[in-house]
Amino acid sequence: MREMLKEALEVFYRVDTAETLGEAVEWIESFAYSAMLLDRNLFGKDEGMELIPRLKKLQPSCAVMIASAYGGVEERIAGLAAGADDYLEKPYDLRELKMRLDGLIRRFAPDVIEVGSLTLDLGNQTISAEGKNIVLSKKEHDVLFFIASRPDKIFSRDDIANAVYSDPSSMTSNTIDVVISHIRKKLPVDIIETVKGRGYALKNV
Amino acid sequence: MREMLKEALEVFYRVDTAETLGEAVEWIESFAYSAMLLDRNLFGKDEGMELIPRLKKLQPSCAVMIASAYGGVEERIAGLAAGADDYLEKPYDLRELKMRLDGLIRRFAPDVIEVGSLTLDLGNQTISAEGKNIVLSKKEHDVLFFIASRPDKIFSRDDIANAVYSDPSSMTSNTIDVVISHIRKKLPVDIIETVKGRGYALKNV
DNA sequence: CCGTACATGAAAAAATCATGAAAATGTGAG
DNA sequence: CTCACATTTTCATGATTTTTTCATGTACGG
Repeated sequence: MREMLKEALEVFYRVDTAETLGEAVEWIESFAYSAMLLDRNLFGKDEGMELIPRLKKLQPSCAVMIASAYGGVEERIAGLAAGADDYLEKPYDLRELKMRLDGLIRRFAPDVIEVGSLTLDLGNQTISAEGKNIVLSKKEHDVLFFIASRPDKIFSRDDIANAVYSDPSSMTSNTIDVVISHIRKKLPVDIIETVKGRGYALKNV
Repeated sequence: MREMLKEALEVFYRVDTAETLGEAVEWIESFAYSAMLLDRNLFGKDEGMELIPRLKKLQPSCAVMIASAYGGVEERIAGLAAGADDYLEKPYDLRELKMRLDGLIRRFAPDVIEVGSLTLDLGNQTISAEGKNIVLSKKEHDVLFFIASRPDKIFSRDDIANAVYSDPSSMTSNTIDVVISHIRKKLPVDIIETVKGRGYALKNV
């Protein structure tokens, strides 16, 4: 079941799954997530719930959705009391799950990223520093906001090309590098980190 | 109840909720809102009402809607007397709430935009500069006021076409560009900003 | 040090945009 | 209905900006 779900969701999200409570804890201590989907019937009924405050402490901007077969009011209340943000009754439709997840993620996504004096507003898709707006060209903009969409992740040049270019296969030169260089030249602080051999990532503060 | 409402409204608006009067005060001192929905039965019957003048002083263009279970005439009068702009009787339908909120927000939205000597009156849909009225043709007018409807947003040519043309798919040429050019020619100041690669936006001051 | 990966200036190529002018369409008076 | 005039759309052009390539210099890890 977990593997099926993972496979289905992986079309839209980057997904990690945990088989045990300990594994889950390891994940949330290692990566920044947008959302956690927690089956109330896993890990024992209430032990699993302990994950929620733990996650929320580490990652306040991560949303928590609980799925459970027993859809009584008490269940729902218990979930929300434990800190969940949404509640889904099994059996559920995959499309419904995706819609609800998207909604949750949208609501919880921190929509500004600040690095030094620089502010990226992911909602309005604008960049500013010390009150002044900064304008990038389209490609520069797309690349920067793609990298910023997952501040934790390291993106390979291929990742970036696939996201930003309609025909990534036709990219022969070091275009991405140059675009990065241009972005850096236009921003007052270097917000992009080069990870030699792996790609680029957003500098975490 | 509050959480449910928040969740429902969050599909359409950005929502903050307050559990206590103090929390509410904190919110309205920190952010600019379009509307406040106030349950008459919260915070004690009349203490809550004190919020209204306080809000109105800080944010005159913020609308206030009161919801209450006891729908007597006196209640309604008391609410309006306290400075509320609309009154909603519980139980209410969510769709009704949204419609009424939208109406309120529209009524209270500051409806003039001034850029330099130019004034756009969104309510009356008129344009003037230095006392003189400026008349645009229909398409020009539609395009300009569509862009002005969201002064912060960048509109792609597709956005504009979809909003202004009945059959946007049949648009093959650079019609939007030309209309923009015409608008610029008729206005004394260039109020429209070109965002290369992305579209057009209203110039912010 | 050495080799590879990265950064960047500069030139070339491509895309985007503004606008004049012409063609098509709509409008209203006589 | 017809003509004159205004509006809307298309198209061609040139100016400008963006994007890409390429060559070369620099930093980094081993």
